[in-house]
Amino acid sequence: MGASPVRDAYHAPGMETDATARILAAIRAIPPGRVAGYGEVARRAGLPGRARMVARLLSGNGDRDLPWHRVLRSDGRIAFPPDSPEFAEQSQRLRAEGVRVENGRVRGQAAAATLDEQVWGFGG
DNA sequence: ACCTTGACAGCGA
DNA sequence: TTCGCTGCCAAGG
Repeated sequence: MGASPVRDAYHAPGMETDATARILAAIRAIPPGRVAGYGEVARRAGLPGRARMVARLLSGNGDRDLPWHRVLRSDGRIAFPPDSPEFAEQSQRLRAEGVRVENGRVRGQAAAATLDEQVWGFGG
């Protein structure tokens, strides 16, 4: 066996890096009807400051089971252009879960996800 | 090794 | 609230 299991796993070809795996886990941890910001997901994954890494990961996802639609910008807005098909799909998926989406923006959760949300919400 | 990109975040005006 | 700029970090050319 390798002297460093962690390092071996990290080097395994075709396998996601530890960071990637944790980001995916953080996204899957968002319950239906709830949303989270990219930066928030990164923090929950133990990767503060890596919001863009989360975005990059999602841009090349392909995993249909991943609740990507629950990930929004820190201001509660959908990250896709308003005229894009992805924007429409994300809005629809969120509404299907009871999330109120107005003009591409989610109110009462992400942006304002406030202290109560962070402390007593799904992450805690 | 350098420069550009990107489903971003935070802050000031 | 919207707009603009700066900071960040990983990936790709």
